[in-house]
Amino acid sequence: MPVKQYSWSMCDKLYSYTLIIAEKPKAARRIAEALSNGRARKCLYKREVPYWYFTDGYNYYVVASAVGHLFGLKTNEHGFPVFNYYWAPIWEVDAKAYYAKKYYELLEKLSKKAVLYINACDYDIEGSVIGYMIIRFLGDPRRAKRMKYSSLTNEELRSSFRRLEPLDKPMIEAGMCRHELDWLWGINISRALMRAYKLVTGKRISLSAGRVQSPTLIEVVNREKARRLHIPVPVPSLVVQGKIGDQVVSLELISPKPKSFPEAKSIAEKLRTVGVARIIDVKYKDEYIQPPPPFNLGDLQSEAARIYGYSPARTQRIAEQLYLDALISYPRTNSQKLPPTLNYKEILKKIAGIQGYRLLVEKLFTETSGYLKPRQGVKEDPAHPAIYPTGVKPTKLSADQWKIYDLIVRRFMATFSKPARIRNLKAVMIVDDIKLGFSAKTLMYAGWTYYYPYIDVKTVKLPVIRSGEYVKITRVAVRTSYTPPPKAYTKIGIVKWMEANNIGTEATRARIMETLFTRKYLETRGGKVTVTDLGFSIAETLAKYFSKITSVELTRKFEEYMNDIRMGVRSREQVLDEARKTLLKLIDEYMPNIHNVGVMLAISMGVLKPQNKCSICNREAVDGSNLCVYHKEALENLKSMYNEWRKAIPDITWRQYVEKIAKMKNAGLWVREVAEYLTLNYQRSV
DNA sequence: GCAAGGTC
Repeated sequence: MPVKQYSWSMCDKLYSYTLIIAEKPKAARRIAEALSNGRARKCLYKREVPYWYFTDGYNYYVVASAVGHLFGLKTNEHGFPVFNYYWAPIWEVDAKAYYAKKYYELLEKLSKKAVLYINACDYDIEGSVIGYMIIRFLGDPRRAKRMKYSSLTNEELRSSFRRLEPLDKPMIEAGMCRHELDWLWGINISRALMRAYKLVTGKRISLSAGRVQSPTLIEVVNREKARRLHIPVPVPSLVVQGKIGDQVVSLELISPKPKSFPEAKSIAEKLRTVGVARIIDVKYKDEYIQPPPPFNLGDLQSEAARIYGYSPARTQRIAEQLYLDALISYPRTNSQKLPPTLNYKEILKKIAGIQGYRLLVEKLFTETSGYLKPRQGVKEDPAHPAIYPTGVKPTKLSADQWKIYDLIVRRFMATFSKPARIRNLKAVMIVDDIKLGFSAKTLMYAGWTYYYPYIDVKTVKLPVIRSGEYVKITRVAVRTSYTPPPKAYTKIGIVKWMEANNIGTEATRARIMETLFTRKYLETRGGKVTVTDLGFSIAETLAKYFSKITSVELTRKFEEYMNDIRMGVRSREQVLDEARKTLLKLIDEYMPNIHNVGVMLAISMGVLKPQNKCSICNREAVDGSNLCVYHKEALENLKSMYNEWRKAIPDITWRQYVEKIAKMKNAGLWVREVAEYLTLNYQRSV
């Protein structure tokens, strides 16, 4: 139903009404439509901030919205520890939130004549805080109610409106406490770090620590350390090729797996001598790959990274812009389900009108005979469905935007399509007591991959083979492979780790991860994440003095507190009191060492020379040694792994071993550096 | 200036 728009002055004439406060404009609109049966009138404040009003014949109702948090925590104190803060309008805390001011002004104005306030923000602790702060500062909490709904459907909105509840005080307390705890921990430890640096260098830089960012940093640091300390161990393996039909293919050694090089050589010898393998088992097996569920934000981010190499933050930014242009639904969702009320056919018809999609849509309609049932995933989100295209025609998209939009449209279509069929061929063959394997696969029926063609299985011709046939062995070689180092993190890998450990939220993970890069704790090289010297120093400092903030357990603890507050087991003040005490104690223990921390940070920033320099890098050497902690550990690693090497190569000397490690790309950086250092010293001593 | 959490 078309909605008439009115200017501000129109609604200004109402003199008393119930003010319904939503978390965001889109929700306000849905609420207004549902509660008024589509009869709500839309008004605009300052020509851009929308709100709605309607009447049930007795009373007037005005629906307006926040834009997320309109209030945030602020302090005027500069030092630390800092325990004094207050709630202030968000743009006073964060200059980037200036756009929120006009929403605030409208709510301020509307609040003056409201007789009842309804907090209709999302039903979670943040929503409770968002609505409450508005009512507390602009309205009157004594005349306020809470509307609790878990989806924005007409039925749910109407029934929650019929069953208004009192303000959910415990939930509000829990939400406020979450803000305060994050603030106390984050601001105080961040300042502790910055103070140390300033003390030694006289300079200010932005350093930070937090409940979400710090465990994430530690995770990446630990991985990077393991990589830099990695010592590859030789493992014997066999390269075997055979001729099937007229194709030369790779064969896999199934058994026996050689444990030493002599063993590998004898297996190779046997394969060469016999020269043919007899096929004893052949299986052609069809596998059906179900269509993927529609995108949630995490899946979109990981697919955009896989297919286009986009960082999760970049993908999110693009998706948010597409949402604001009304091209796609709300992207900050965890859901893999599409609402059954959505008119899929209508959307697809509209998509057919967009350049490049007509044939795809026609094929989908033919294939499904118009029976459109999406594949649903298991993940849910109380507030939003999975991401889908709205069907609105894009006008001017950048190349980036087009790629993300295209991914979303194709994924949406794929969701309605049929399973893909993949044929797997697995053959087992024997040479004496040696078992070899051969496998291949081909795409038999494209199904959903026709719409979303990002799988690596191609349509190829599978060889026709039977049991009892012989395969000529064309090549046998003994190869030395080496145990690989742990994989370097990628940006998407970090976000997935955060997701798996349940820290941060859909909306914040990518952003918080990026702050680790803006702080220069992490950097990327060719898409791989590495840790800077500063990153290692921060991780070390946090682990030593503020270890609580380096673990995901702090988030678990917070969750427990929030629950307790909601259940009335603990009060917000009790929780905060405990936090303040803990922080005070930690800071007391930290202060006597602050100079040392400052020195370490200054050295890692390259603005201070260490007194006892590590012979290899610029870090401070450990007392009584000429190496830093990391190179010392690398040296110890080098020593202990020598025995492992001798198991594989019994006659290798220590010096040969060290010289070999120094040249191995597979070896960790610190290990290589130590090995190189030792090698140079040998040469000098000759 | 620092957090994490909302949303344009």
